Amino acid sequence: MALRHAVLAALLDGEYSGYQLAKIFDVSLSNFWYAVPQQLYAELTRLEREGLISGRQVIQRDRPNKRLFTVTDAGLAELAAFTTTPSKPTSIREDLLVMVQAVDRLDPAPVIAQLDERAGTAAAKVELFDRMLQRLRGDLDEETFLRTSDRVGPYLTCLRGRRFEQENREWCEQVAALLRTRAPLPR
Amino acid sequence: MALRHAVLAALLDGEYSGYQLAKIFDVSLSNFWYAVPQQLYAELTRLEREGLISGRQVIQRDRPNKRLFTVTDAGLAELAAFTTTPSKPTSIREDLLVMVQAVDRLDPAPVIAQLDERAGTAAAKVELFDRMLQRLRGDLDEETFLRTSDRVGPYLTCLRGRRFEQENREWCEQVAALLRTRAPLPR
DNA sequence: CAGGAGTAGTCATATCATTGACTATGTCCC
DNA sequence: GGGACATAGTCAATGATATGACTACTCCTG
Repeated sequence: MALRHAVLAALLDGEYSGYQLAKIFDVSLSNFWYAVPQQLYAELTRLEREGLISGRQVIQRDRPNKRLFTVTDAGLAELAAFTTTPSKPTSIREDLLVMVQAVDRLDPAPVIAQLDERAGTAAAKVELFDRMLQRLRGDLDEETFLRTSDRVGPYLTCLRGRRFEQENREWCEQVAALLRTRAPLPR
Repeated sequence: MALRHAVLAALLDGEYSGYQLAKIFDVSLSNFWYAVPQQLYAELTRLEREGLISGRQVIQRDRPNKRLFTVTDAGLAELAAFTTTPSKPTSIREDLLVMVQAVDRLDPAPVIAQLDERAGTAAAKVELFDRMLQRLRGDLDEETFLRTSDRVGPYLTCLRGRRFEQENREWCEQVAALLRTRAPLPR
């Protein structure tokens, strides 16, 4: 039930088409909520039918027409109601952790390889987040930005994503190093 | 497709019934893979049908009979194959982050309340993980344990869970503090 | 002795998410 | 001129997850 609220939250930053939203959910928002385009188009249809967003057709000459959506007052109210319903904590859901859980009884080599790879992608994501954070705060330093800006939500969630990936990277590196020193031979 | 591997990984530590597994998935393993009992019983049935685990009936006098499951060689091979298939990275999926993303346009008070609460539950989880880690390593200090034990998988995944909750807590506290200093009035 | 909590497991249903394929058109580059 | 890539969106099918209810027995506590 929270994809809809993620869509509403994303639309707070301006008018977007389903296609644009799909890209947002693929990069910045995927940080804490990922969705494939099909999900988004379906959700947009539902949201519009329920009057939480309103779309307007934009005719384009040299590319397909599109529909841009904005949040209605009812949509804002829905978001406000959402913030008052208790959110239950989630936890990590990672194949990689399942592998590490079982690693003592398996050949560690492929697990180490995956840890190395994941450490790399996590590092890349940290850099991506750093660039996004820099773009969001402009010339200001972080503290000033957070104190003075009137749009800090995206920055704060991005900070959380950065921390998560940083932790991910450090853990992967630590575990890979450990597994290398232990049991160089599979059993 | 990874619940099955999580079940197999959990069964590496000994014989368990569906009911016992449900408790494991509710506390320790929920760390990186949560599942409700219904899912587990269904998965156990499938796994046994496919020969990846084998169950044996245990007749009990003063409580319901149960079936204890162990991983077969085929199950171990399945886990080994699993470690060689590339795992795709996941990200956080939190209602709370959706709320923070939208907080600039909403009354921050309920969001702050939820952040406070989450900081509390995260802190409690950190303590829980600390106790679990201590139990796992016994008298040894962490470094010695990791160097010498032959069952470090659960310890390593638990470490990841601890880090995650610690980050969670710090982020919640930071954001709550920030939102309190800004805009004490809703708009 | 009633009520709650613990053990052990099952059924049905609804919603959510993932996968894969598919239609159009336009631009850019080799 | 062919192929890749970007824009914009849709359909169908399956797989995974969540929700709620239900049986049946025992132990413990007030």
